[in-house]
Amino acid sequence: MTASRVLRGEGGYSEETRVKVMEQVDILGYLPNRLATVFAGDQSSTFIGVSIPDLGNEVFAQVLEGIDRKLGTFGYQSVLGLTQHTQKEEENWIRTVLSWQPAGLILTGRYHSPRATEMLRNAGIPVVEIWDLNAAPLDMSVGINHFDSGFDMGRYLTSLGYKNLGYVGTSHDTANAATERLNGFCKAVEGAGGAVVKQLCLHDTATYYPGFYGTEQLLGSARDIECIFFQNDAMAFGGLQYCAGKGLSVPQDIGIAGWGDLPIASVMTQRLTSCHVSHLKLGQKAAEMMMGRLTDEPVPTCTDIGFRLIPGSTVRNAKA
Amino acid sequence: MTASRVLRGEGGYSEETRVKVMEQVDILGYLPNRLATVFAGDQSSTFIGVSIPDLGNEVFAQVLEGIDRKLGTFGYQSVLGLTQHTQKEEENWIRTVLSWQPAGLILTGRYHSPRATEMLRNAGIPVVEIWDLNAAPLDMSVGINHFDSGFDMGRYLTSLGYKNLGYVGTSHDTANAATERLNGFCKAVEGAGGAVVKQLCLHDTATYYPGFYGTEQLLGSARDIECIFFQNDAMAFGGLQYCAGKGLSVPQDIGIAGWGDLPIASVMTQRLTSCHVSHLKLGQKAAEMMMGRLTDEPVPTCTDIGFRLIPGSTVRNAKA
DNA sequence: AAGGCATAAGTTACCCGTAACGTAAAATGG
DNA sequence: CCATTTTACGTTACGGGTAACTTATGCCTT
Repeated sequence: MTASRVLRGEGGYSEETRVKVMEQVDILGYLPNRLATVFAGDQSSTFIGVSIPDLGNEVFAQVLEGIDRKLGTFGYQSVLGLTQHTQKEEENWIRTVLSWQPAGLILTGRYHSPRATEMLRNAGIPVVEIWDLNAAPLDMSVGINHFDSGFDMGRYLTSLGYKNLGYVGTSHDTANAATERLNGFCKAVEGAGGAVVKQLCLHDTATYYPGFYGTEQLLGSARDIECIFFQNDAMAFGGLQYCAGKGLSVPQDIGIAGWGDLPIASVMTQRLTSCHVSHLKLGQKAAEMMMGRLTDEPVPTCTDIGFRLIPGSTVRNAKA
Repeated sequence: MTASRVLRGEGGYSEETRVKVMEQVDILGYLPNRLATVFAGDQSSTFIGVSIPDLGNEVFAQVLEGIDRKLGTFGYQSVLGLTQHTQKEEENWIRTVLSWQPAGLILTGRYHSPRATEMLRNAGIPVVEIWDLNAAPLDMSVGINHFDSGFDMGRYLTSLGYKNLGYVGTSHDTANAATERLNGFCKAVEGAGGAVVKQLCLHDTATYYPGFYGTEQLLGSARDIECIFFQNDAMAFGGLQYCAGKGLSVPQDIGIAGWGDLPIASVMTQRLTSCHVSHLKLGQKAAEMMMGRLTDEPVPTCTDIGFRLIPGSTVRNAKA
């Protein structure tokens, strides 16, 4: 008991005793068992469960980095869960991670299985849903309005005179954010009298290759496409490479727009038209909201991190 | 106690009792507290601490993905630690994560602080050191020989006739792998009668921007450089963009070589000269070795995952 | 019907750190 | 110098799950 007091610096011991305890700590290489503390219910753990669809997507890697760095400054740890974009994986992971008594959970996306939702409610711990902005979150939410970002891109591209637009993306069970962007995009384009031809590479991950082959397929079936909006920048790069390989000049022969504004996009000589989202900041904000809740500070239930359209030079000039 | 038996399917209960227990589990939304099990020492946890320098580097994100996916198939979870390439951060993280009684640890790099090493030895749990191949690991190791990969690149580039070579990289306390590649590179180049001019962007992360500006600085101070070897592909892309912006043709005016073979490198029209390492496989192998040790299977202490030089088209042709 | 033996279910103790409470000695006060 | 307070340290109990052990019940055997 006295040793416990010394180790927690709680006071109520003499300097002489403190030294003796610390000596033994050194000799024994003693490390406290935090499991016992949490188990006894004296305090909550410093685990935060963090579910991320996949890390192959640079964007999510950055979100995770933002989360873990910020949590780290508070002495908290991320327990990772890669859900592969499926609710079933997410549900299983939630069940497992909850049995470890985490202090809170940060989940990507707003759609969860009914059982998952029930477990989350029963757990009685803070939950932050990130990525999709969610006006009615389980607990807290931080993200952007994907529909709006797709809409803005559609409005921008049609304002440049494009009428025949293409979309290249993948489709997962819960890739709802991308689907919402597509919906917003279509609404804007159709509202401006244009049309969108969609090319979905199902069961693929949203990276370079599907961008490359998706573009090939799209242009093979619809030759009059003037400009393509991709699910994300990685796919857009794949599309750019396809065009370069086929001798198609961008933006003279075809326009290319991505989404997410990867770091590499800003260093390329030809600036990729995209939509910037501060992924690192999103992650940090999620961690901050979590920590705010855990320290009983007032926390907004819903935070819009915002986005910014990047005109770039891979679509035709506004004056054209 | 009977409930415990039912939940573990241990046997020694009647069907009637089983049904009654499961009913109550449903009604109460009961989730077992795994903390208690581990705490009691009846079994070890299913946590594996995983330390990664940073996730901004796509390469490490892939390693982590490989680790977590594989661990997931065994019902284990990753507890993440981003060490920012510093031993001090790693040491602090190790101390914290050990207090949570993990089943094992996977650490990036072979150099740890003395205290960290001591804690790792005392912990008595499996440890896999990844990234650098380590013939004398604390416990187990999986990675590649970075010196050799740098050496091979140096030999390849000099075999093409390059004499005046440049290197652009960053330098962190523990970016030892990159330093070893550089050492191997220099040895090969100097052995072939060439010379290497180094440009280190200290205190920067090894991404596009430093690659861009590092190239600018290097070429500003040493105009006769024929070919530049970069710390990694991301920096090489930055260098490529610098060259494109300055009207320097690659490989006619200058050669560019990266390291790591990012996915995007293989879809570019101009194939980046690089060195391929299967990062996902590295992560999976690390997780497999960990699981093998935890299930008392015989596990090799040291696994070389290998690398493959990618000639690419950003350096002059062998016939030139 | 008594003895032997599965099977089902209950009881006790333990894991480790700490809250709550107890106690002895030293310090303080009038 | 005795009463009161403070300081330093000790004791007990608890948390949830489970190993090890005990008890109760029903079944079969001879």
